[in-house]
Amino acid sequence: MAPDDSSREAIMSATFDALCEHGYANLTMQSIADEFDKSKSLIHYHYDSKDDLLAAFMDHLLENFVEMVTGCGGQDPVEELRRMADIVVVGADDGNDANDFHTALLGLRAQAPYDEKLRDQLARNDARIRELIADIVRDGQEQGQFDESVDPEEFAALFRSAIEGAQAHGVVLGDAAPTDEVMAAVDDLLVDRLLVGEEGGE
Amino acid sequence: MAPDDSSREAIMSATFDALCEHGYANLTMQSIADEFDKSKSLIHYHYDSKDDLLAAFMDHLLENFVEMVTGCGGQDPVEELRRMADIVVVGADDGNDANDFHTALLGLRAQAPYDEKLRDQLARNDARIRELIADIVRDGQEQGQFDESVDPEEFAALFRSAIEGAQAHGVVLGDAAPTDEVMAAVDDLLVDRLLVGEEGGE
DNA sequence: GTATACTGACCAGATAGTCAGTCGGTAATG
DNA sequence: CATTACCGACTGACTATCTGGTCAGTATAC
Repeated sequence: MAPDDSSREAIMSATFDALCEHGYANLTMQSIADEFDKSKSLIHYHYDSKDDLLAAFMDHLLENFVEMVTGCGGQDPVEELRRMADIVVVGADDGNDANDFHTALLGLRAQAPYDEKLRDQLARNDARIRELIADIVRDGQEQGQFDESVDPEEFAALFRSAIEGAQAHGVVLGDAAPTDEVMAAVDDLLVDRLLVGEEGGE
Repeated sequence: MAPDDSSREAIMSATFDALCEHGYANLTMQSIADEFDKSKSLIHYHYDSKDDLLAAFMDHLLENFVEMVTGCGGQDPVEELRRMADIVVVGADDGNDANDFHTALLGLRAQAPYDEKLRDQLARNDARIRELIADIVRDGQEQGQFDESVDPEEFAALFRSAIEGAQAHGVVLGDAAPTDEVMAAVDDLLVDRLLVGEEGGE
């Protein structure tokens, strides 16, 4: 909370922009500096090294991400699941930034196998989200809205794999991604049939 | 099929090893050369540029991948789906290389948003695999083994997102990944309940 | 004055790519 | 058979460029 926090925030934002534009593999200190109106030296003034900067950036990213997902305090379990899927796969109400955001996240994830700190952070985050999903399922079961024979943890693992896989798909394949089809399948097959127990016919 | 194909094959193998060891972001021509007993110059002799090499490597990778997945000519639709999920998520019978292979694939995928050629290739591959899944589902429906009200394309999109999401999870999170849980959920929820129509109780 | 935010010029190391030239084999020539 | 010419595979040394990082110095605020 020092008075120079505005610079640090600007650096985070510039890092985000540079990451979106060039990808993790081609991310340079210069490309980050080019994304804001200060110099490259200033980045080194605030952060000791590139690694240091990226660690800070990760904190920043994941903070935003968790906030985004947990921020939707819906009541109806079905709606909550749908909304979460929508946020993860299609992106929040941020508009077009969402895709860039997911792209940046994917670049970071791909780096995790070579970076233990990053891996731990992502693992913690993952566990948190699965718990969130499982809790929603349990809520729905207690309300008599969901099939009780579905294991909440199992469902959570599947649900999360599906929506994250779809997210990655959207980022990697762009327009060629079958996003609509996946979303329809999540709504129809995962939520309506498995949990609610409706028999959908044609 | 020129007589110098052994060198090109060796370069592909070295690229694979280097990619697994260093990740896409830290992949250099030297690190590739270090993985085999020839010189860095030879790589440039066979491939014009790093981009050229990586394009060729991609062809090579995806060829192997498709071969791996389509190679299992099972008959029973349920078994075919299970086997595909197993290959994609856990890895084939290659032993420990599978995880490295998936790691390399993820690194490549993360690069796709910045590389049109790569994106097209992955998109084609994706469409192929979804067709394969949908065909299996149709087979099962014709044999009266699967619920006919499930849309094959929709199911294929969901199934693929789920198993690819689980694969990415395994690579990114390592031991912390809930791989067993996802596999159980795929078997139980996606295949048994949705397609076969069994009501699994506790 | 002096502490903080900030900059441009600079440096050492790494990186992709080049180039002249070696080496082993093979085909043509006598 | 011996000699020559040639060719593709291959190499080590080199270069231009880029990258992370440093540092001396400027400007502004208190």
